Amino acid sequence: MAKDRKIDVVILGLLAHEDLTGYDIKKQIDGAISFFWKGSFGSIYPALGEMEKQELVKRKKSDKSSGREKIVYQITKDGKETLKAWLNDEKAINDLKYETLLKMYFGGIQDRSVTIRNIEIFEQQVKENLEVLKFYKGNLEKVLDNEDHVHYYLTVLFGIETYEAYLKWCNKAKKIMKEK
Amino acid sequence: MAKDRKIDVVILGLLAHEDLTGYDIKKQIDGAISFFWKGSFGSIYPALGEMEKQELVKRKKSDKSSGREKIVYQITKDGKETLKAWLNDEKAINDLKYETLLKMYFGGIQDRSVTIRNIEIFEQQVKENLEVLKFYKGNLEKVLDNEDHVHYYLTVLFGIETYEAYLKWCNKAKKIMKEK
DNA sequence: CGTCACATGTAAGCGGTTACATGATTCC
DNA sequence: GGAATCATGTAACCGCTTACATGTGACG
Repeated sequence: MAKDRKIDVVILGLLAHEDLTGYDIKKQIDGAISFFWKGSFGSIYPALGEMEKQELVKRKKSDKSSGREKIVYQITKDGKETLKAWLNDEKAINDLKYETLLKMYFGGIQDRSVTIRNIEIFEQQVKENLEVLKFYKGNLEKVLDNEDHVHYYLTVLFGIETYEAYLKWCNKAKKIMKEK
Repeated sequence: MAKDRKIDVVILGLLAHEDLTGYDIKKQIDGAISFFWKGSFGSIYPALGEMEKQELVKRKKSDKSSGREKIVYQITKDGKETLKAWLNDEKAINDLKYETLLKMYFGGIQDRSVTIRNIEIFEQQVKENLEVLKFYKGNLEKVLDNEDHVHYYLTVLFGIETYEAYLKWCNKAKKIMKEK
């Protein structure tokens, strides 16, 4: 597994829960995971190919029930060990790149109305995302008997907690910009 | 300016406040900005070179008071306009990549103690960062008469608000992991 | 006198996205 | 029959980091 390529571990993590095709993996990443990680076909398929060679994943004998080609992947014992080793590794890179904050930081050369506008755009996005997360939360609460779901739940709670903090900040920031 | 290269706008933003060398720019980025954006010498120097060609920045006549080579850059009128156009552009990509959340999401295959450990590591980092941000906050509050500083202040408030939310989440998450 | 901070720059490589190419299947 | 979705894969390109190369100035 490539040293700093995390898509491998995302795929491994998803396959640890259930067998999936590359296409399925992409859909999963575009769901709840997309709030803290992203991935495209252009990275998923090559990664699957490489991990197959390394025997971290393997193809399930394709069920020919439907005629269309469809490669279902399964995690191997080695794959599970790789995943566990990563989970046990204390190093975790948490990286935030917020263009909105850049626009706050450098907003001083413009009229304050521009910054207020940028806060409002951000606020709108956050509100929409918060709705989605609350929907996920409601769904997960029905199935918390499953250990994996409890873990998914943690990330959803994280999202809600931070997005609510964002909203609080939006109000504070707008207030400051409207002062004086 | 390259379409999706944001380092240009970071440099422009910093130069709008004061004239700086490439080295100075790097130091600034490693300060308060590092909480929401990063940049290395390997991207700063080439960007400065290209932007000089495009006349978004220019070299200040080097003061030869000290013998060592030192290129101080200044923003041009075109540079300021580019910066303003970007501030007025409603599109803003806000991207979060948290390996810690990935470890939460996929933590189900391991003992809960592993997830708790990962939460604690995260919590420790957040606490340290929060200290730094509070220090920045204290410093900025003394100089809020400057419009740029008010804008810097907004980003520091954002950091504090979200990091405090992270800490709240850490407690919740640890509690859930210790249940049952 | 050695080490650290200052200072500028280049080259290789990496992880990733975007766009393209291709084709089957499902559903209205 | 046409559109949307399912499904896999490749190639070009991009922004960026890491590591390297080089040298000066300040300080204990």
